[in-house]
Amino acid sequence: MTAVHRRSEQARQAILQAAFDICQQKGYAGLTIEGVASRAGVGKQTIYRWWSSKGTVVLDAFLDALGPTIDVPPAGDHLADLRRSLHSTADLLSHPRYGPMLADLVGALQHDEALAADFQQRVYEPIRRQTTERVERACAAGVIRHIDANLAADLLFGPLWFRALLMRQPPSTDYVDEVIDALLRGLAGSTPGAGGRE
Amino acid sequence: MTAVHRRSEQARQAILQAAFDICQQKGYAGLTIEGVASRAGVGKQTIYRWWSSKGTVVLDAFLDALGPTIDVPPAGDHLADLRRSLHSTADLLSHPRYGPMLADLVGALQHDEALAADFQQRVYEPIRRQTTERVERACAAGVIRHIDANLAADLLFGPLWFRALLMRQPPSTDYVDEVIDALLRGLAGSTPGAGGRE
Amino acid sequence: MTAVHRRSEQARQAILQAAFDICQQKGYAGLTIEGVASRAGVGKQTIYRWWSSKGTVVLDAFLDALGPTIDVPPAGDHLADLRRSLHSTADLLSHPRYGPMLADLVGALQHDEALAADFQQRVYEPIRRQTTERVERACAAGVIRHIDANLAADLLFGPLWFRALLMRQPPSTDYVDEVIDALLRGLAGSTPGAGGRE
Amino acid sequence: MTAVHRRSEQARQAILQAAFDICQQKGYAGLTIEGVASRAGVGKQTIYRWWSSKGTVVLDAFLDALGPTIDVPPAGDHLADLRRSLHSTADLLSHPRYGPMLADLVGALQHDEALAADFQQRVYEPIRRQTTERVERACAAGVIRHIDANLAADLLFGPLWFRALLMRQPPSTDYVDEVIDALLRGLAGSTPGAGGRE
DNA sequence: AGCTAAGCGAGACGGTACGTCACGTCTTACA
DNA sequence: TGTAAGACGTGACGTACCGTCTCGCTTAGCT
Repeated sequence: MTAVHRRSEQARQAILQAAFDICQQKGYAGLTIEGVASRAGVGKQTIYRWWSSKGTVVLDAFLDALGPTIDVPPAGDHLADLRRSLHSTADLLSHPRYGPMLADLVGALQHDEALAADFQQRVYEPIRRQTTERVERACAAGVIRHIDANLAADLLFGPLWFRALLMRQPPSTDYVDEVIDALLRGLAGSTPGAGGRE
Repeated sequence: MTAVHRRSEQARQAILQAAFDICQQKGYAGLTIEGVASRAGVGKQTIYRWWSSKGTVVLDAFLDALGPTIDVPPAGDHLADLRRSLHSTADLLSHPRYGPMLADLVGALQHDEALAADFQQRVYEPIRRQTTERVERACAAGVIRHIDANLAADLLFGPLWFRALLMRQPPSTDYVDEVIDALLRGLAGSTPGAGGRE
Repeated sequence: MTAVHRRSEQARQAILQAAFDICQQKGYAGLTIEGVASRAGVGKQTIYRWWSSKGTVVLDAFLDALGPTIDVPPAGDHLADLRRSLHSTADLLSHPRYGPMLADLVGALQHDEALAADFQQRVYEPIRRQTTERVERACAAGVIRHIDANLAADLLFGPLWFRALLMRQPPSTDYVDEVIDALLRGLAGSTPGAGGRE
Repeated sequence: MTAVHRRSEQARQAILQAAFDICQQKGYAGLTIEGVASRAGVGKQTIYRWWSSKGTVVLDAFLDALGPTIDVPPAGDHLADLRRSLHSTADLLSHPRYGPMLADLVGALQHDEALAADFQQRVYEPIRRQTTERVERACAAGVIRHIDANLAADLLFGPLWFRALLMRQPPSTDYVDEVIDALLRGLAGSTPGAGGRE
């Protein structure tokens, strides 16, 4: 009744490890299925059997290696938790090895719907959920003004990814703090009533 | 002294047009030099003679088609000018045809240093410069609080790109206004002195 | 003492039937072990356990289906028996389904020593033996001139296979008779002593 | 108007040479397009561009190497010319290197219509034509009895190919002479009127 | 007006990787 | 222990493009 000769865990790990290594060394574009198969000592078919594209392999490899580090446990102070989440993301983006890999992965997302959905579900949603919860708690505690939690998450994480992907200058620790402080303070100046709407 | 047979303007335009069309129809990944050459009725060599990679062709094609629309002329009110810049970017990212193409292009940036530099110089810098100037003028006018202009630009544009690239939900017009309003207002809540730094 | 689970006759027949069917439909080259296993509803291993190569499977399938028809029972008249043997072979080679299959099989022989030996022993030798015996009896009866029986067999069957394999025009019934008649008559012309030896 | 950068003669020869060498060393079945490309220092596409299958490559390689030897110039005596043609074919079939290769090629013919047609036209027809002409001249000269030239050709060459392909015992020089002598003499015995027709 | 050097279209070339197919071996669960 | 099922490492398939090259043409500017 059940499947027989089940999937080889050894092959799975060898493949993910090889993919991760190659992606670090030669970048996402330099990673080929043949290369992964060869380095993992595995047949190409074994890769195609379980993954639909090189993007999904890399995503799996990424999560297998870094998944645990993405989650930032809470420490009580809502605002501080948020700040630590941002630092964690900034650190990842700034990491000499994982940063470019992650950026590459996001790049690949742009022309691969399936990969994008996978990334959304497995990487982005968890972070998002954690963030919005913390924003909501901070709102409830009166630490930050009432605001749509998703919008707040965009305001917090947007600048980090922006620098990493568009300007290709991964965000430093100080930069994260500057972003948060500026956000808390707000941009509004002394001239009352200004809003610029036309 | 001068070249005997100058570059064919006709070939150049045919190539950029073909590249633009293919990129829209099949995405950046589906665009090949052979495909462009074939559609443009041009020899491959003619492409390789004048462009160093497919990324630069696409970038040129993009700028040739959309360059003018990127620039947003000022209208006097500094804050309104900024707002219109953001709307312009949001509209581009939300455009059914150009949005995905632009996202693809930014995706390709992540593993192509030369393309990244080119993009930086020809697309990003002009927008950046315009933005920071307006921020500075708005600061000087007291419309917005004193802030590093680059940081402000990140805060403004970051969320837009974030939604487009990471969440793959291009920013709507309303969303842009929500971002600006929230930024002006600031996140800080009623509880005084909170900052969350550890 | 005895095996606990003896070879499954059902599987054996399903395999040979599947092999025969596939070979007819897609030719020897289009027959694969996987295809046979799949059509027979059998594990590949079951095939590999009992046959050493696809050639041997096909040979078995061929003999299983056509073996009986190869043997041509004698009817008394030695020459007529020979003639009927030739007709039988010609009919097989001309059969719209089995002819090409047999030709394919002989084709495969050319690069498969084991298969060649098997074919030799199981297909060719029986026919050969039958033929040489009939030739010898015909000699003894004075119906045909004294001649090495193997040579005579070659002279009789050679032209048939030649047309089938080299010219790819399977021998017709009439052709067989023309061959026999010409052989009986001999080629020698009226000019005496001619032999052409150098 | 004409094609530009015409086919590389150097590549063509390297490919045919490589194919010939591999076919001798590893047999027709052991020859792969990849192997030929690799040994010839050539891209696979270059082979696929000019040949439709591995059979046609091998056929070309065969003709390139042995074509000239197939033709047997006449020496005046019609019967002797025929005898020399047979010896030539027998020698080829018996050659330790070319014999198996030729047999393999004929084997491949059995499941490749295009190759069969090519072989027919380029290998078989020339020999056939030569043979039938000589038979006709020998008839006219009265050296051999009047007979359909095609039938005579089958009677002459059939036994040789039969031994090579079916019995896998390439015909020796003596065997050729035995065949010819027996054919000239005829099989008919002393018993008059025998024919065996039913 | 003729010469000549560049740009041009075409497309062959040696390569790399693609995604698929079948090989023959293996492991597992069932009968 | 034989079997159906099917995963595994291997290697070839035929295709798509890569970036380089060579060819024969067209054309512009200089003698």
